[in-house]
Amino acid sequence: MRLPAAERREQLLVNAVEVFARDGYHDSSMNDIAEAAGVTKPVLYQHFESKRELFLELLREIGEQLRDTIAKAIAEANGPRQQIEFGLRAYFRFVAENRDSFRVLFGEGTRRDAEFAHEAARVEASLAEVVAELIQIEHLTAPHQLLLGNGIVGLAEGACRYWLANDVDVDVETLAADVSQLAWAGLRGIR
Amino acid sequence: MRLPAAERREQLLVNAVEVFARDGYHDSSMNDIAEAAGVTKPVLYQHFESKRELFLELLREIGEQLRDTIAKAIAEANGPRQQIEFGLRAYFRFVAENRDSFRVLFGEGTRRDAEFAHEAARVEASLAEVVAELIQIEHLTAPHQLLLGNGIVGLAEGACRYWLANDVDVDVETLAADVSQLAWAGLRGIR
DNA sequence: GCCGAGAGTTACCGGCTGGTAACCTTCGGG
DNA sequence: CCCGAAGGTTACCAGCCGGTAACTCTCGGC
Repeated sequence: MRLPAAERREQLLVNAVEVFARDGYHDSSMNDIAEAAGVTKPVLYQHFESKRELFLELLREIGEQLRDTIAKAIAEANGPRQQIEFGLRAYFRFVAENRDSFRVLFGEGTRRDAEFAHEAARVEASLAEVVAELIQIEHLTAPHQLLLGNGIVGLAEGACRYWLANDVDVDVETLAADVSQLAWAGLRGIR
Repeated sequence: MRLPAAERREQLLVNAVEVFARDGYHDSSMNDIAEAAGVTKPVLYQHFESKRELFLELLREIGEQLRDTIAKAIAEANGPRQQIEFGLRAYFRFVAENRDSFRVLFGEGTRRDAEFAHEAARVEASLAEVVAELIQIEHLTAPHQLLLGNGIVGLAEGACRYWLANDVDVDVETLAADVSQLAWAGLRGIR
């Protein structure tokens, strides 16, 4: 089955996420990924310079998708309380619908490599900034705001990691509601 | 430097934990581990049948250490509330003092392999059983007790994972106190 | 209907890894 | 003093993986 370059590239990326999520970076061979897409290895190398570059491209793409999804959700909310709720709900929905993407971007394997870890940290930092802007509390310094923002992002990420790893039987909306209430209550306690 | 077999074996295990924790299962070569111990590869194979067997032995040993540590702590407590507190404190202390061990036993890499994951699950299940026995609530079925036990174990594990991954600046005793209060408050809410 | 560009393949390479065989070295006991 | 057992090493193998060169196949435009 022949495909035009753009489509093949997209298909290769989709298959790569799946394979990387299943086997991890090191246990996934370029052969595996090519085979999963029904082609051979050199085709993969026509679209991506190296295994590293393919993985980095994946990280960048997933990070962008996640940021955009959350940004859109926040834009539709009124006031900080609802912005946090909508943002977290969008986050959990994204993870539920793109489990493989989450595992690739925030999996432990990604943290083990300095360059990969940096890419994941960039995404977290940008999310934390958005959250921090929602935290308007008197007598709160900017660094402290950012710290709290990172805490909320970490809370959501940690919950998702445990959620996916253990196949906890909880629906997305409930999880999102609980965590966002927890986050809001926690932030109110800061005052 | 020559060593008697028993000592060499112990030293190899210690070095193996360190290397596996740093690089993960697949990025750690038997050569790396042997070299870290100041010997060559065949020496490693005199003590362990294969790389898999070495890793499994590590998982079993760490699991046993963790269980024993917690069991001792619980034995010194009076009443369920204190048992939970002592147990969790022992858990967090163990993790703080054996970061590498924790990363090997409960790291994501371990979950990716069926046999490794099974070993980690065995440890979790046995901890969950101990916790479940502390939960004596009226009209609570045995399976529900176990579910709650697993929840507490998961809570502690998740907290540790986030704690280590992000180098959160919190001392062990505080973390243990917070989590054990959270756990106890959560369980009281179940009534 | 041909022809060139782009999609895809076969076949290979060097390097590393798990694992092994054969050899060397140290040291305590008779 | 020697000798055998136990600790340790050198040197190797097969297999896989990332990566590449050179070839073949298909199809749209003239």
